[in-house]
Amino acid sequence: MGQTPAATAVHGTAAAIFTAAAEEFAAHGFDAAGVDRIAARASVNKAMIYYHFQNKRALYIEVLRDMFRSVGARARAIADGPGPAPVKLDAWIDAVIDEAAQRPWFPPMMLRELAAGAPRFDPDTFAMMNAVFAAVKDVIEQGQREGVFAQVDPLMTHLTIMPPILIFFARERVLAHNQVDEGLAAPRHLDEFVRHMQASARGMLRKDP
Amino acid sequence: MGQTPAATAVHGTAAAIFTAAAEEFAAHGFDAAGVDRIAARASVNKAMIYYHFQNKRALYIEVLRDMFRSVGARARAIADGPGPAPVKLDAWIDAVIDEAAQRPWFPPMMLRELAAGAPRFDPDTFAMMNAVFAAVKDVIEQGQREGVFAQVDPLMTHLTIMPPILIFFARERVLAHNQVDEGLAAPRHLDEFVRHMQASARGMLRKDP
DNA sequence: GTCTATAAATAGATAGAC
DNA sequence: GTCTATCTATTTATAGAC
Repeated sequence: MGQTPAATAVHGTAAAIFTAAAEEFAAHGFDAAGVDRIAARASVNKAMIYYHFQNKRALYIEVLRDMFRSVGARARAIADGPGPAPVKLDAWIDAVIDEAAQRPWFPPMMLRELAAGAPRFDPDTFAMMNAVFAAVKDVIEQGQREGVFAQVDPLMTHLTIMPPILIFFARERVLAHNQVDEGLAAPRHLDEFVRHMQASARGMLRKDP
Repeated sequence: MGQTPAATAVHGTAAAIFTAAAEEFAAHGFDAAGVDRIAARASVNKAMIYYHFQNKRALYIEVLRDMFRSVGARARAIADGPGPAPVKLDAWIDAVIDEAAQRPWFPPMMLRELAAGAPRFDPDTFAMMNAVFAAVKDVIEQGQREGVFAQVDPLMTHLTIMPPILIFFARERVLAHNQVDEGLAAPRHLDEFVRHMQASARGMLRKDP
């Protein structure tokens, strides 16, 4: 109960509910998500959801924590590992995009949650999210100590790097839902996007010419 | 009917509905927004909403278009006006942040809409949004022709500048809803944020050292 | 323009049989 | 663990009086 691990890799009823809920929450947001639809997506009876999870909200939080756990661990490992700060920053961006690509439901869910003011975040979940930023902060401050990064605000920088990543994945849904011939069109490969974000972050952190 | 102009400046029942709807949509998203709650916020009878607007969706679209109209006009004026590209880029960022600050409901609504894949955007609304990007593209390409900007992809660059602006305003809601002592804390003045985004954009567009 | 009343559908959650 | 049936509340939208 509430023990659902790394999502898709696990089998069983709870895992089926987890994945179905993730997709439903991503598609409709917490308030508009339907427990009936989650049950239908998972091909389980609705009562099973309340057997395996406390309620709709606990299920929702579990889906978000799965991402924070995974990204938090990789971010901490990168920050505490060896290497120059710019390389760590590249690795961090690569890791975040990689984890998000494995959880297509996460970017939409996170965007909606931020839009709502994160009213569903309990203190523990909040701490898991902040642990990710703490690792990035360590990397940026390392680079500043070593004199290779400009004296930017780590928080502002983090809040400038993360949103485009969330939007990038959400954009694929926009292109799927609409017939776009120009403007937002021109699909991109993931590798290309990783390099773009790495270059952008380096540009933001570069010392004045 | 559906004629609601620049929102807050106008008085009357339709304007009250417009503002109430904007706040309700921002707080709950389209699907979870309640027409009953919109009526209550506006202190009007629910039936009045269906008298002044076609339905919930038409009201929703009207709120979004109000922002696109305003930003689109300013972006086009900047792009077509005189001056070097870097100055135009600064002016554009200043304008977007200014317009968003005047419409606190817009960033949450836009984030939710993108998260959902923009399923409510009709072709005309889509065109209004693309007109904003078209102006930015003109500015970036001007800078590239004049040799002051790097050969970045205008679309990718646009999709890297806009999201942090949307998230910045949504973040104020996060801080309001939660007791945050560290991490996402440290509130910022709007001017400071404008300068941060201008510096970040210049960093992204700067030619290799 | 503004109201009451209501239709028709759907929501989250649970009780209790098996 | 899994099911059916159901309770209670709420949803968007409209009909029709004034």
